Amino acid sequence: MSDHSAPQADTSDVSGQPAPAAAAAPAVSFDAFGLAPEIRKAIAEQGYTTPTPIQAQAIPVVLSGRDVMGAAQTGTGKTASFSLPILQRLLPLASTSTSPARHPIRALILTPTRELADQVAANVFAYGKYTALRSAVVFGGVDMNPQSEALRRGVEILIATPGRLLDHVQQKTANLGQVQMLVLDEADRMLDMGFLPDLQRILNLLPDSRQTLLFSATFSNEIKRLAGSYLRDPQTIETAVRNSTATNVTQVVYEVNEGDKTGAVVQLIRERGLKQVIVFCNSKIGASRLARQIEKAGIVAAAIHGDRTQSERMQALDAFKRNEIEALVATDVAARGLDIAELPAVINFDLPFNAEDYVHRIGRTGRAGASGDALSLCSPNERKQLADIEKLIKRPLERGTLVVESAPPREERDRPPRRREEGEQHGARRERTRFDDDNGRRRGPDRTRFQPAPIVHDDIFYKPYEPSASTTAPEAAAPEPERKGPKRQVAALLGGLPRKTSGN
DNA sequence: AAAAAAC
Repeated sequence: MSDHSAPQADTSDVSGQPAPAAAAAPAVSFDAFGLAPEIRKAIAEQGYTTPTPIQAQAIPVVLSGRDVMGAAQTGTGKTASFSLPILQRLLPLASTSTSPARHPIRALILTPTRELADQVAANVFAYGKYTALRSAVVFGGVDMNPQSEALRRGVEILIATPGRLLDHVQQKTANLGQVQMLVLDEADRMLDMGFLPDLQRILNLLPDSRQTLLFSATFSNEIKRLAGSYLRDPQTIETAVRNSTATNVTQVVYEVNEGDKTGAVVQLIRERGLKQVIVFCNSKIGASRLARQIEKAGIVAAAIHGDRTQSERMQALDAFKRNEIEALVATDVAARGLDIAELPAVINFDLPFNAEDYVHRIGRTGRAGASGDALSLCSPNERKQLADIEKLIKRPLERGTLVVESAPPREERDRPPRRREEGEQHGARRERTRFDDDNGRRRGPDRTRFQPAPIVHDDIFYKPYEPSASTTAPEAAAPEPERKGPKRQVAALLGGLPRKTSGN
């Protein structure tokens, strides 16, 4: 299916300063956990030898059967920290029998986004490949039938997003009555997204005698309340937060006018020769629009956000991982957890409203100890968000200056368009913008620092952006369900369960 | 203020 990357055995969550608690964690080998040979073989095959701090701390606790309250983000090796002990604990129950009754769901892993579910599943598959344990992943936006078929045959480990899981429960294709281990991955994100009612319904279907592992980037009051209700005497595990003090990620902010942002993104990508970059936008429409605009400027791009079909999302992500596109323009659907090997840079086209999302976004780069650049654009009306971010990470961001290469001299820039030579018209920065008047002159304040943005006519009403990549992905064969927001809301009004609750 | 997630 997808071309997944394994979690990185990185140590990059150790901050620039001496990390107080994590530094004390012994740098043991994976051999020290007493994992079964078939699991160790898979680990070795992935090339991992030394556990990360969260793995070193969490694996023994999970193996002991205790509940865990873990503070960690993906990229710290979190996925392996629960996947490996799950496999180990379930191994005695593995059966080569073909009877579905011999393969009840024993471990359930819930994630907030479909892509994250897919990625966690890829890791579980990889670590469990030499065991007789079966696993499957279910999430929305794709055909239910293959999922139902896998569930009917029986799986010990199920990775799921909450909505589709409940759907399977209603259809009686999933029975959660024998679940012994539950993982709530990115729990704070799930609460933010209004998943609390779904989580409660799922939790009520599980046996009381089970082990629960909750992973969250933050321990907010809501998270503590959730843990208080559903965890039993949890062991708290906190490793040094992979935060912005990590010295391997260079963070720069560029102050720009809103209308100059597109040109600035194009300029940053060209100037720094970025071959692979995620560009984060705050809105789905904005992401699609930006992808189209930078494509016009000659940058191979694709958009990924919740209004695109699942096959489009997968295709965009896979193409990006395969290095077939240079810029993945994303909403925060891609902010958490996604593991893209050696991603050199992220750009914040918009500053996130929630400062914590900034940390998640820039956490996509500089993974596995590699260096990375986090470049942010800040318009005058985003200064509050910038201040919030700097407050959260406890230091000011470096201010950068964008100097436009081959910036046209003023006389030339002011020349009417018809007098330009051919060829000069190519490239987005030579195009007329909504800030130019009919004589090709700019109006409004001086905006000499950046190239004018490409034309911003009302192209959001045009046909949705489609990547020119091949359509041979197997997922593309299946008809895609309509997933546009308004229709979903209408469906809810027409008797569907109201799924939206205030997350904050 | 916006994102995500079941048909």
